[in-house]
Amino acid sequence: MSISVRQKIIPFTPKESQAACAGCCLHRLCMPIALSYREMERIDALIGAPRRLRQGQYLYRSGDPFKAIYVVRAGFFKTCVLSGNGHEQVAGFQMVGEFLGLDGISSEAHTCDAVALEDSQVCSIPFAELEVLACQIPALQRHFHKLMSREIVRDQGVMMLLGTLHAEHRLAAFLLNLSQRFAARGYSSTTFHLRMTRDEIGSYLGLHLGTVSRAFSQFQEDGLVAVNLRHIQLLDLDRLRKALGRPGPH
Amino acid sequence: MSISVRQKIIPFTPKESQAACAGCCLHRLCMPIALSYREMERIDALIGAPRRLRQGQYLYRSGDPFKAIYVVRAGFFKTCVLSGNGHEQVAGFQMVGEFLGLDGISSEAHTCDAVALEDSQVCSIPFAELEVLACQIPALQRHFHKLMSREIVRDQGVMMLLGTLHAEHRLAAFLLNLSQRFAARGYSSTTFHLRMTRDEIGSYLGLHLGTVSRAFSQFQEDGLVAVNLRHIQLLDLDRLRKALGRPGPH
DNA sequence: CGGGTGTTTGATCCTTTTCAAACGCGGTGG
DNA sequence: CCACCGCGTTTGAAAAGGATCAAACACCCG
Repeated sequence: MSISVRQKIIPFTPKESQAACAGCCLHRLCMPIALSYREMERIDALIGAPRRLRQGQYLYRSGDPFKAIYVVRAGFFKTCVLSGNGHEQVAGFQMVGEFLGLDGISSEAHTCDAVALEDSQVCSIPFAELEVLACQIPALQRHFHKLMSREIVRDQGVMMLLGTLHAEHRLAAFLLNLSQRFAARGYSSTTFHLRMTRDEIGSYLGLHLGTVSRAFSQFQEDGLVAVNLRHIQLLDLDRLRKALGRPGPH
Repeated sequence: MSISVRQKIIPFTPKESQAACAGCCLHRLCMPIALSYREMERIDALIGAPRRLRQGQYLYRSGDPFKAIYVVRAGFFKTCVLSGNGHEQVAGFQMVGEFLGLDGISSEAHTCDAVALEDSQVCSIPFAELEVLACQIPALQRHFHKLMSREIVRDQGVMMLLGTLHAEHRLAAFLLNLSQRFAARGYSSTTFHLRMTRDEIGSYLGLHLGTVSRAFSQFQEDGLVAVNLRHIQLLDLDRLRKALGRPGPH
């Protein structure tokens, strides 16, 4: 069956010709639900040609009117919220198959910036039309709700991390999370390339970039990881996981 | 018109007889959308009698199967996530008109605990039926999506707070947030009673309870607030707001 | 080869945690 | 009504963890 082929875990390198979901090998990431071919066609009809962004380009900015949600088709993104006092914090990193823009639904304007950290592509899903279609395809509606809920759960995890963990534990959690997400996309879970700067990691983890760098050095000294700038090799996943089960402040 | 009466801002003390949404003065908080009487009746049909919880009682626990979402009808709740290492953190406080349980949609099991901090009542909304109804009442669907999105935005705000602010700024942000939410419910924005302990505030803000207590004392010394245990009076909202515009780490 | 950017590392300072003790409010039982 | 007890709160002194500032370094790109 073609479905089992689609679900085989292989790295994704979508071809140009596969703009439509029906033929896009990514749909097990962004739309992992059983749909009839007719239903899939209707979803395809929503989604135009993928939009390309160069590294550093903004997909949207805080305050932009909200029209669509996006799926990362290729590349890597960060989202940043800006606080009242001008400070900005990285709210998350999005990789292939993950969604962007869900924050904009509530006020019909985006509440954060989305920036490509490498040359990327996104599929746009016009939201008004998605809502209409969701009414007609229950599985799609259900999937969309789970998606939003997953985002809420993810944020709870980050709050937990920021509220209770020490610097090294935060970094360990971050690395393990990346590892797992890379693995789910068919990439190595132990060797990967960071797309973000130390500063961006620090911002995401609520740490100064110097602290992030020191934590990396410490891990390296302990034989947990091999670090060379943005090249990361996790040498001992188990011990890294155990590093999380430790105290924390409070 | 009865609508304008409903929308007048007055403290809420729902009567027993007002279990149904159509007659419940809370619906401008939980369901602030224009619906025909017929539509409202269909929503009413979803929602049974409110469930009562005594102080300290759990509405649901992490791991419980997800069946329904809830609206606080009276009282005050906290939600807590437990980390892998057994530590727990308060993820949020919910007051009248606010929703609980949205985290459970993604995995069909709750991912946090919800505890009543005082004697409370909630309306249960069976989720499967809500999804069906949402397909048939576009305004309801739209409202529900905004609700989930608002939760995501709220969480982003907390992440920002935890990642970038100093102890006193976190507490100021917390107090101003409570102030605003009380005001929206017709209560005083400057004088209120905290339903949670210092420990719970600290857990929510990523601080030790001692730090919270010290920050309160400092605010009091500066004439920003008058604190007597859980009785809080905000003496200078403007200066408190300005306290937020300050540095922060990083 | 040179400049810009991102990273590492050191020394110091500051914030917050930790541990501990005292306090005060609210409840219970004498 | 008062004494007592438990829990939550306040406060102090010491310690730890990170931030800050600054300098040196390494990589990438033109």
